[in-house]
Amino acid sequence: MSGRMVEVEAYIGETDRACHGRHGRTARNAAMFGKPGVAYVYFTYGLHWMFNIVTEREGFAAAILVRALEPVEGIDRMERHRPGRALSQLCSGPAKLAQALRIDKALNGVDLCARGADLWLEAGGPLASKHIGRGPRVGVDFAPEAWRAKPWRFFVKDSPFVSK
DNA sequence: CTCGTGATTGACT
DNA sequence: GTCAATCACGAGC
Repeated sequence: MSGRMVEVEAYIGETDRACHGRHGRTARNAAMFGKPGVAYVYFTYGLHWMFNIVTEREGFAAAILVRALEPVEGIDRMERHRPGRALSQLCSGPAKLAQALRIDKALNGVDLCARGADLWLEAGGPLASKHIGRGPRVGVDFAPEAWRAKPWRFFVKDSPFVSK
């Protein structure tokens, strides 16, 4: 299965009060403090898995949350994992895409740049900046205003596959 | 709008 | 060690 990333959010360092790294290194967020190019997958709200890509140097807690994909390959399998959903709703949210691609804790810590991994990244095509939208991150109302307001959500304008 | 759902966590003893 | 609150969401009304 594969998809084109059409929506992401940045979580940047221990000073970012919306970032899981804000309380320092813990067992859950350890992958965030590790090498870049690695998956950070965590469980939340009692039922949802979230897929992040670790960025920045080792020891600096930063990652990109992948919030939506445009389904490309293996759409029939994704539909089996999320029965009864329209194509545009298959991967239009962080927990939806994890369910569609069967991403869970087994993929936490995998090297997304390695050949032969169970999950990996490939280069996409070019995207002109005029097609890129940005705005505040979603679901971070718990963070202080200064951090809630950071325009660190990026998405493909006019894509029907983004989360909203 | 409301509610499910349970691992993780910081605040305690 | 214990404990209750919290939470980078989604589905259904």
